[in-house]
Amino acid sequence: MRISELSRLSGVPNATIKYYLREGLLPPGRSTAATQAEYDEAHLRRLRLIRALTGVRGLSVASARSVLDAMTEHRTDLHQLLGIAFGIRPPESGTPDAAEGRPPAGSAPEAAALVDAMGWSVSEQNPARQAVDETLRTLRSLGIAYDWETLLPYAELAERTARHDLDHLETVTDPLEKAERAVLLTFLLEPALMALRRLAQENESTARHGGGEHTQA
Amino acid sequence: MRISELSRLSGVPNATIKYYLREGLLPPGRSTAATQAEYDEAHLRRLRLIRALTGVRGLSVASARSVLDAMTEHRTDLHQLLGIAFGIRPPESGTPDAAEGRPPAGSAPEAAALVDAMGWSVSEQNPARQAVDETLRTLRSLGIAYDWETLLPYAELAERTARHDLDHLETVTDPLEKAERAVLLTFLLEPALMALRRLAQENESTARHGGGEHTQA
DNA sequence: TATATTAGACAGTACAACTATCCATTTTCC
DNA sequence: GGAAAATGGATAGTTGTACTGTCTAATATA
Repeated sequence: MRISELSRLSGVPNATIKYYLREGLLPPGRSTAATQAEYDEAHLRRLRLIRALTGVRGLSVASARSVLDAMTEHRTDLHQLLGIAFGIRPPESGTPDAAEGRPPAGSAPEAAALVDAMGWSVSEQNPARQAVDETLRTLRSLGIAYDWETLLPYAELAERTARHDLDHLETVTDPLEKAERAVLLTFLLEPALMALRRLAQENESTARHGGGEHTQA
Repeated sequence: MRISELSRLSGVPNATIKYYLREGLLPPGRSTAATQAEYDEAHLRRLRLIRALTGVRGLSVASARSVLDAMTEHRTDLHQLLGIAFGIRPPESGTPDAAEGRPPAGSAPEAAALVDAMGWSVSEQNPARQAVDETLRTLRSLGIAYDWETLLPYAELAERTARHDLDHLETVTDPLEKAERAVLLTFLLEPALMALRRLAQENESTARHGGGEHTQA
């Protein structure tokens, strides 16, 4: 198919597809002439993936590219793929450190303690460690006494969540598809999980403090 | 204190503080003269809050303002506050619908089924409902057969997470502080919870597929 | 009183994510 | 076979967000 059909099928404007091609998010089509290239199902799928990551999940185009790149390159090593994919976080920090001299593994003593307490086997390089420490630091700077022990019950729940995640992955055999699902479930499920938490919070709030007589905004 | 001291204590540039004042994220100081205003501890705290929400959590300045506004206005009604605060989601959709004619409550049949199955009491207006449905729709458009029943185990875990959240809130009595904590715990904990999930995923992945012989990126 | 600060207004910058225009080709349809 | 439409690739322009810098009149400070 040509670019217009790709655009029609995906709902993504022609110009935007070209932009993704330029940015390397979408691999170029097979050139058949100077002004002609062929795209296939894989391109369409990739395009949908891009829109899911940038739209629903809110990843930046640059982040989406890293994830997608890792996904296609390391489709053999799911474990490594997840390691790479997990490095993606919103705009915030993470990158500026690299320019300072502290390589990839910053110190995250609290996450380390937590990982240890849970008996988890997790790479020192996993950036999620820093995310945990940064959150704790921020909460404390705002006067909320949270430390890694406070997070233990949450870690327990995270462990069960991860088990469900991996359970689902086991139903897939094709390594190519498995890699893709790993990424999709990890990233795309995040907004849903947070949404579930909010729904549960409202329910719990209603249950504890009488929920009958309040105007809802 | 004057603006420079506020800047020094918070680490936020002078010009940026003025920007937040302009945007209404930070309430104006008490004017003592045409070119002089006094700021206090509350301003400093608010400023730290702003940076936490926009930095760690990655909220846009506009979203942070809604959250902060809701927090200060509805400090009496925690329940309502959470309802408002929960409406915040990354750039994506949510707002465009309003201009189309579909008011606040879009249809989210799957979330409704899930809420029902869990026996939860949740407002029809809670935007988290849409988030759930949107995620499910996206996953299915990518060929992953997920529906609300698949999310049930996650909902169960979300319920326990919410219980921990509310447990922590009960330790606070001052309604003003309670409102602030509700917001902080809901929003600022999100990155940490997702980070915990990723750590747990890596651990689970290592446990299932031998985790000895892989190079970590 | 000279020098530094300040509030407030406004213009300018940097970056991300598109969007539009051009042009030299192919295609396609008649 | 030839005119109209579409295409790939390059480049320029737009929009929105989050600042950052400059200016001015008015204090504050030494």
